[in-house]
Amino acid sequence: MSQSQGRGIPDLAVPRLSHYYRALLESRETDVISSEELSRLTGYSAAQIRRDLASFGQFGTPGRGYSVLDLRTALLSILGIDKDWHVALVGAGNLGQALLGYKGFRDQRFKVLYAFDNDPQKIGREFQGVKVYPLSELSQRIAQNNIRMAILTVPVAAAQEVVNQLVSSGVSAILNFVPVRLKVPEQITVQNIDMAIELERLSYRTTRSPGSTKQDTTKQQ
Amino acid sequence: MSQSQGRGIPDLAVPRLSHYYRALLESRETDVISSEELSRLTGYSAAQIRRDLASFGQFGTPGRGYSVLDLRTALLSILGIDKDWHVALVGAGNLGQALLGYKGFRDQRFKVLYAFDNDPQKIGREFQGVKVYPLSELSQRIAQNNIRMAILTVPVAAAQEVVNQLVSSGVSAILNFVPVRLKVPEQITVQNIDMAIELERLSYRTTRSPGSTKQDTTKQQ
DNA sequence: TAGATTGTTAATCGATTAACAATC
DNA sequence: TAGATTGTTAATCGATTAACAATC
Repeated sequence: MSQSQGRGIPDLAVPRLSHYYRALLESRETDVISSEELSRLTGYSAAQIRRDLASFGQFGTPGRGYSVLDLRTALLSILGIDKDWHVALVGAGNLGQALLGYKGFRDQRFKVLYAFDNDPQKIGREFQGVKVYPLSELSQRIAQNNIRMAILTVPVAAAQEVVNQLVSSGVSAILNFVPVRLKVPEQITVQNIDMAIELERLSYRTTRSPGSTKQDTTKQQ
Repeated sequence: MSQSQGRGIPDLAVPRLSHYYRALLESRETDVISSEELSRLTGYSAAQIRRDLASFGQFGTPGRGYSVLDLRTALLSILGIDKDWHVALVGAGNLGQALLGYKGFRDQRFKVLYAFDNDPQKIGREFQGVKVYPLSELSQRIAQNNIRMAILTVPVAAAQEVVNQLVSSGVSAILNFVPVRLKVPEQITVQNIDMAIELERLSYRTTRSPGSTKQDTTKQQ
């Protein structure tokens, strides 16, 4: 149930790195940027930015700041998004179909190669250029195409069984939209997105606290 | 940039409460349940469960445990989901349409009354029983129907302008799927769901740490 | 009464912030 | 050299865990 990673790099820092990277995409690559400027762009404190970056290496120059280009490159590599990820999507329902077209994925190096579903109405069809295959072909296609990541948008009842298959086919990272606690071996990583729970969080904050709530800092901040 | 709520109730506890509530939905309402049992069902430690609950009041009986029915009722009310929320969805693209049919919302007391979009192709159509109206009608319809919550699935470029309108029409809670930092007055609460960033988080964990990652604890635990 | 389990206090752990010496 | 800004150390803050007295 630990959340951090071992060498003093909090798991909480990772989405911040993503935000730093995004901010750098809007800066000119020939520029040098200070932690103070990055702070203005992202909303995180300059101290936190320096600390986050320093925990991965030495990317700045005292007295000058950080080279935009160098820092971009470093963050790409730290985040592991400097190369393509092959992704499978399982569950081509409404949400699954919508995600197949999601620009936030497509703009990046996450390549959804296949969708899987058991509905005969969907098998063989293409959504946003991604073809739907039957679940029976899942293991084989995943293994053959070096797919290490999966997006899970199946019904609750099917989730665990699908995950078992994904894992035994070699998938090691799962973005799970199903509101259920998946059981996976230790070396497999799951990131849950539970939209109902996010709404409840809003409900809570709006119900209590007639004044004071801020934007959440955990994810996008 | 604070994350907590004032009286020692961490914002981080809120999604845990949601999980406790869900677990209780699967227990018989006539039963009494111990923190130990809830721990087994949810994966959170018994100590944390007792502490979380105790910070809201006294719901248990020493020596016995918690009445499932009473705790359910208490959590419903703490989370503010014991009454209907009127919700508007803005941006009826792929993702927006998918969310209109999302069971996780529908099962609960979040009622999406209207969708809004500027695309003439969509205006007047119905998705999952929810009708699409032009953005020009947003303020009026929100104000007239006591809508306090909104789901935002518009393109990046439109997001801030739409949010301004939402806020001035009386919306105080926004579930934001747009990968952008929204500027809102202090008393408005925004919860961001940034799917690309969640994928990057997986990428990070899979890239480094050849061994040790667990399921994330922040949201679904 | 004995056993169980809460609510709470104290101890630990971890993350963020502040301050500053090192360095360009 | 003087000014700027990093990387790092120490101080603070906050959240979780452990332990246990109170109580059913």
